[in-house]
Amino acid sequence: MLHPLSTSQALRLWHDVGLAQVKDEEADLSVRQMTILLSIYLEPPPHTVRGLAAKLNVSKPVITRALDAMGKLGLVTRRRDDKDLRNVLIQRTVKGALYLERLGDTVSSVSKAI
Amino acid sequence: MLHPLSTSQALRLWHDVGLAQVKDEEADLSVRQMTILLSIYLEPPPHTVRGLAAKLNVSKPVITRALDAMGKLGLVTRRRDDKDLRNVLIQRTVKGALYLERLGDTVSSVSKAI
DNA sequence: CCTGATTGTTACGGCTCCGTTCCAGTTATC
DNA sequence: GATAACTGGAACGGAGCCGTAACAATCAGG
Repeated sequence: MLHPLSTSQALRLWHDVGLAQVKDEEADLSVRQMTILLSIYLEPPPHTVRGLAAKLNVSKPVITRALDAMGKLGLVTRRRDDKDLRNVLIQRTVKGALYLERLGDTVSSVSKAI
Repeated sequence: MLHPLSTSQALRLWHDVGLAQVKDEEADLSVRQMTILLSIYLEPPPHTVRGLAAKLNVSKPVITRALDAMGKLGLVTRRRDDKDLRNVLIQRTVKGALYLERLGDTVSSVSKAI
């Protein structure tokens, strides 16, 4: 159970985390990409392009291109579905898990200073 | 005083807020732009290009371009400093305040569902 | 004054992401 | 089998942001 944040606490948190990311030059992902990555890692598989596009209310090419970019960074992998060769199953990677764990740690750490 | 977030709570929070932003097709500011905007509104004036660049550890043109973009959206205004005409003072706007208040409400609201 | 430092801005080439449209491959239905 | 429906991806032109290198305007110190 999370203690609810006030509006001003939320803004302070957003500012401090953003500042940490910008200064550390680690924020390579856009908000869209980050949300896609978090969906893949926080929600139960399987994840498909179609499903992610519907969930985020964006077009399929947006998902495809985001997967291209994050795949190039090693944060995500694609594999065809053996059951239905039209589908592409998006899979997690160790690097992606570490990336998000580091993000979570940053947020958690910043929250302790507010 | 803010109750510290765990790593997994932080990731869930980030995901849900990102999802709300992407779905609502809100004005899409980059992480850099958002951090600049938050700095202007959360920290005491005066704000200058030079000062923001130093604080965020980015080059001055990054600040100038971000101010151009956000100024076009009405989130921020610039005015020359009468004391030193080299300086440009960045000022808040009603629209910018409302924009951030809405962001804070989104984060706060999402936090109550975790 | 005049030279040098400081401020913010512009210009350039390059890269990424976007929205739309169209396409190849696979499956379902008859 | 033939046709329609579905999947993910490619192609196109357009827009935004980036880093670097310049620039005009302004101030400070001799």
